Amino acid sequence: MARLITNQEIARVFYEIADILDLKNDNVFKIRAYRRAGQLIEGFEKPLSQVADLESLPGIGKELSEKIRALLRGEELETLKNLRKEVAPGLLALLRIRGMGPKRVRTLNEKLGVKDLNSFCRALGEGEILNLAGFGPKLVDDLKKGLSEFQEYSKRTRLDLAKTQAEALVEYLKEAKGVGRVEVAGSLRRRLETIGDIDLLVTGKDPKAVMERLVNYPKVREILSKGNTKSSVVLESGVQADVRFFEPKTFGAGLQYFTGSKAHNIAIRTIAKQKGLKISEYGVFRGEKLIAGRTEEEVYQTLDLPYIPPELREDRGEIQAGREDKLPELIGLKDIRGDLQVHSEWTDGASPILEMAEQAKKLGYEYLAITDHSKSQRQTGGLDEKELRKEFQEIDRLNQKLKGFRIFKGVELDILKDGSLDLPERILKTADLVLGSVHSHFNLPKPDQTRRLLKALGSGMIQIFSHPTGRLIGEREPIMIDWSRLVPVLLEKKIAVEINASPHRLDANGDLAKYLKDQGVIFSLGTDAHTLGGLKDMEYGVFTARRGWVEAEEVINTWPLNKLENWLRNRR
DNA sequence: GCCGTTTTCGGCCCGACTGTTTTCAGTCG
Repeated sequence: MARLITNQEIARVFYEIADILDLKNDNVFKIRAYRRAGQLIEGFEKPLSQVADLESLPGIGKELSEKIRALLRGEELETLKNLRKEVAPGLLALLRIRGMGPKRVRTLNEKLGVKDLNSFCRALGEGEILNLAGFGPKLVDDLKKGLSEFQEYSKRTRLDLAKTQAEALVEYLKEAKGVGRVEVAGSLRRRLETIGDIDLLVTGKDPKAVMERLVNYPKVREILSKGNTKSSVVLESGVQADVRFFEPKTFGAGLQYFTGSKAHNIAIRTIAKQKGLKISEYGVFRGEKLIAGRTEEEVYQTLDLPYIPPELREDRGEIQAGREDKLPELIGLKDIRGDLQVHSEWTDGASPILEMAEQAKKLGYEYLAITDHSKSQRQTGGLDEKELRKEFQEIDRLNQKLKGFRIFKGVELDILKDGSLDLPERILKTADLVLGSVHSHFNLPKPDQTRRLLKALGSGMIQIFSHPTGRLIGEREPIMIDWSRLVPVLLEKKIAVEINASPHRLDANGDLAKYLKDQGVIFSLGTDAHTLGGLKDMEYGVFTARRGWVEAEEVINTWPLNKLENWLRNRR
């Protein structure tokens, strides 16, 4: 059977059509219609194959709905096929280069025969380009930079790296003369797992002082633009930071607008329009009159909506939920009472168990699970039955000494290729908790991978299914699982799914967590810490859980010690 | 290509910034 096309892929088709039309200098509104539809589809909460009346979607009319139906049937679009014949395929990549838009691409194509990255690179090196109207030495210089940037940094930045840099810059900007608030916006504020660039919003008395301070930031590698209300710089790390200044009375509107997501804002503006209001980054307007904008709460209020936490602003049902007063009460870092995935020097961790426990205590936790690897993880020094028994004895001894704190005897048990377990049941039954993990054979076909997991999770030995997809952000794709078949087992065996808080993993991610939550699955948050510092990664797990609409009660390590102990015991 | 209580044609978001200009075009978000 042909695989069903995803929303993501449909959106990509529309974006490509829009790009080509752009290069052809076609009607800008037609181009915008394709892009708008792409955005809507990308952020749509369910697969379009399940939408009966496509034309009821805003921005989808007769033409686009027909095209979507064709794509869903697995057909190739005639429109796109024909358009592709009209432009050199290499030209589309040039649009991704900073400083290059459709007009410049077209000019270089027509006048200098540029048709791809290589010929673009050559053209930049030749003097002829300077004879073209609108192309001066400074622009050519900028385009060269844009090109090398494109080649060097087409990757997005991991959340933790971006957050650290953004926070340092926020602190620095707060020292500017007359500055008021400095806030992070954009995908970083929504806690997306990777971010494109850092967006900061500033308010205060003196925009010039803020922008002046920004360009003097020691970690600025390059200044892309500098104005009174907006400046952009590239930091040493290669991440771009955009800083915008807003008057206090429109700061909330600016923050709302630049936090996004695009899909969320489109939905918000649609509601505003229905109410006869106009909403932009400069406020909510009735006619010419500014009626809200100082705070985000104010902006949402004019639309009869409660404040929507940034992590939910993806147009995945949060607006509807807000209207019905059904927004979740999202989990927070303060709800966490312990860490349920931690490694020690017994395997590949850097510190003794006691030090990890003391650090956890300092973080205000009541308990901690030591979950070292099982034996087939040889490169980590995974423990066999005998060694694990010794580790458990050590933990028993430590628990007798520690007051008001509990260390759980855990193990991160390998799920082998055929779904069997890496250690015998007799030792697993002496553990307080068992995490089940896939660390090998990531590329099994979906049916095999699903069968493997059904067997392992069906064994009744596993209480937490840890880093369930095995993905590493930017490095390894998730394993393929038929979740609809796994969910019944998770529910029947009362297995919690881990939201792994390591910023390299964030697994389950927000989307998967939301899906599982809706099916009634519960969660566990673990940092997978291998060092004392690693225990601090819990916040990333909380961010991810929030993106999954998860509430504190649905996470087992927000529970008090005795409740968690009961849950762990009653499952044996 | 979409849309409509100003409705089937004629609108559709636009402000900020830069570079190349001498009043503006192109890009970006």
